[in-house]
Amino acid sequence: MKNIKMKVARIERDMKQEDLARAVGVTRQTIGLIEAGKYNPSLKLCIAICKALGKTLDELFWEETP
Amino acid sequence: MKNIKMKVARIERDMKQEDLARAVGVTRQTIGLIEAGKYNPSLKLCIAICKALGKTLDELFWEETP
DNA sequence: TTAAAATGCAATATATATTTTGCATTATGT
DNA sequence: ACATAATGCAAAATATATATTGCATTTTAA
Repeated sequence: MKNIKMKVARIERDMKQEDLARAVGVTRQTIGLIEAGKYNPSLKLCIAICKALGKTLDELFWEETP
Repeated sequence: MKNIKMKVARIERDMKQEDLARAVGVTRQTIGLIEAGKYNPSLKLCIAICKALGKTLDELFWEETP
């Protein structure tokens, strides 16, 4: 399932996929695949993304995978 | 870092590690290692654990890995 | 409408989460 | 104190997240 909330939060901060990737220490492709719902990211990465985007786990990742 | 919140939530529900493991479809060892802070679980598994324990991601996993 | 940037996509390689099995240690109840 | 259940621990095997590279396609801005 696509993670539209994460994409919206990223765009709200005017960040490109590559900006977010650099901010959290992964590749641009990893960010793209998470937004596309094709990856099942690790908790640590989820938390790093949340902090980079000023959101919490519940705000970005809850109910993502029911 | 040990996930004491997860362990407390499990014990509140009077579940053994093996009970929780079966409820979320992983091994007892996986649950033990997550509680011991030696694993970096996947988002899907975190969500499954939350639902099994009646908690949210923020309640069990936030600030776990700063 | 073009050029450049951003994103999508796919194959292979690598790192690491998870499984499996077995045994040691600790907790729990009687 | 004893028996049993629950948990810890460790090695090898497997599954899967992530990296890397390269190119196709879409968006964006001039």
